[in-house]
Amino acid sequence: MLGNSHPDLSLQCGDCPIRHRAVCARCDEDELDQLEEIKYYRSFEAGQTIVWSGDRMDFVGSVVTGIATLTQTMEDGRTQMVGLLLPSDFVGRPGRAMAAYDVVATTDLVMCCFRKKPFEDMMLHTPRIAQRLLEMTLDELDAAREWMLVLGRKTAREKIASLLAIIGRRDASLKVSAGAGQMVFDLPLTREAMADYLGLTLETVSRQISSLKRDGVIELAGKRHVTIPDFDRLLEEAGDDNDGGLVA
Amino acid sequence: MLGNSHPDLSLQCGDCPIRHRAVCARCDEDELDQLEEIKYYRSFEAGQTIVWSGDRMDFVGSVVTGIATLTQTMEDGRTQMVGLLLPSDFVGRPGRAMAAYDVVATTDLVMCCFRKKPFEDMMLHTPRIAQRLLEMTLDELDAAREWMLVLGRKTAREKIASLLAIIGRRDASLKVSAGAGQMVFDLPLTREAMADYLGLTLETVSRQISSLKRDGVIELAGKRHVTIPDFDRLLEEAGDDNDGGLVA
DNA sequence: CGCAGAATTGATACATCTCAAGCTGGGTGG
DNA sequence: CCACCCAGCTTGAGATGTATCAATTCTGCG
Repeated sequence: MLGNSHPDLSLQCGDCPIRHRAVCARCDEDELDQLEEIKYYRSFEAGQTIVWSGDRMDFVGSVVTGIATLTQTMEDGRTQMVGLLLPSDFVGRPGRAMAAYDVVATTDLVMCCFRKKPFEDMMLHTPRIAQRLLEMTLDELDAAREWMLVLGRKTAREKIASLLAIIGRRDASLKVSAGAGQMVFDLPLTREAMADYLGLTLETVSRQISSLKRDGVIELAGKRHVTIPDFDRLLEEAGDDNDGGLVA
Repeated sequence: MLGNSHPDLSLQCGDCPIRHRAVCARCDEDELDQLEEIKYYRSFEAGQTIVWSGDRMDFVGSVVTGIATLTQTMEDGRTQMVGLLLPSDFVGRPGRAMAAYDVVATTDLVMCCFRKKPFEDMMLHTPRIAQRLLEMTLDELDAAREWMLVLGRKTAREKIASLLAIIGRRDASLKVSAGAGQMVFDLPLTREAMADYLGLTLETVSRQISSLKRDGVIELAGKRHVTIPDFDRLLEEAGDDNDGGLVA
């Protein structure tokens, strides 16, 4: 089963679907050529662990297609998801030898990896990469802080609504047609993964989803296919006043 | 009351107490001279708001002395602290016009401010500043993610222990003598501020502190002066296995 | 001295967890 | 093709941790 279907693994940067959003977004042709030298693609199946916390990491890279999670685990097994990695998101930390979190593919996934040492060297000579990475890291920090509010102060129902809003918004931003109509998407997470993201149990997640469905805030086809008839209504349920701020 | 006692507000960078830890840590003499051009000091009293969320920000800067908090507030008044700013920590985001959070001084505080536009310009020509800022931002991201685990998965008692461990460790790292003996420090936060950091109510904070005191995990002199007789014991109570990892 | 903000403590309410029992849908082997 | 199976999910009933509401008690300060 290892040879699952996947995109062409010898993709040229110029044709890359995340060319304009990833860490390489600002690079010129010359810099892209340099990156081509040190890059390679790796594909993972849904459920596979990409990196184990504490392991030595000899690469950094970007998610090209698919979705992964960043999770932290306590000795007694309690786990907290600390990040959701979508296409163009960056994995790994320049200057650090060991991985701080588990990275797990929740769908089939393709990563564009750079050998760590050459990438670090290149960062020193290529301000555009360092600048872009700073910008992305600042965005992630904002997202983490927004999530702290969700974890610390929101009710279970608000947490679910917040998660659906985030997934829906991100999903919409990846699609071409940002139609003003209904928002429709597939949940990329199991109930258990949602619980790990929200600091809840999977039973509470299930109950609150049922409740939102009963109240007409969401519609479900199967367990995963979600329709949001009224996005503003969902935002109200999430406890958000405005339409979500500027940060993706 | 505005003219409270404060350090010399015409400090030279070379004599700055955070010279080796702040965003300017890697700058050479020449770069420091440039920074001197665009920098100015501002002092605040305990309780003063330094920045209001949503306000236009025309500066970025570093905390020189004192402690500030970064908080987010929902319409209905629920608040969540999303960061604790200690000396050398950076405030503001290059490239963003509006403040995303409230910044409040919890003690008397001095900030070294840089006018935003000149600072942004300088970042483009001064890789050492951009590199240092990236490094600091990555550290903050790690801290935020560690805090997500605290907020999402720890019990009230573990949350208090985690907070005391963090404050104790940071405090120790600022002192010269990292004596192996007892850890002693003053809490820089009210019970309410601790509650806002931990996603609890102030009553629960108070109860858990009393409980930790009863059980001999901590000793209290007054409401704020804390002694930790056995730091490993505190870490056990926090649910942390190792001695806290490498990140400050 | 006595006030005001901060903190503690108590009694009760309630949201979420825990434990447990079924349900559902898609895949597999007989 | 059907029956079974299993992971993922839903639902229920009761336990529990934390919030809420309400008094007191500290502590520093004018």
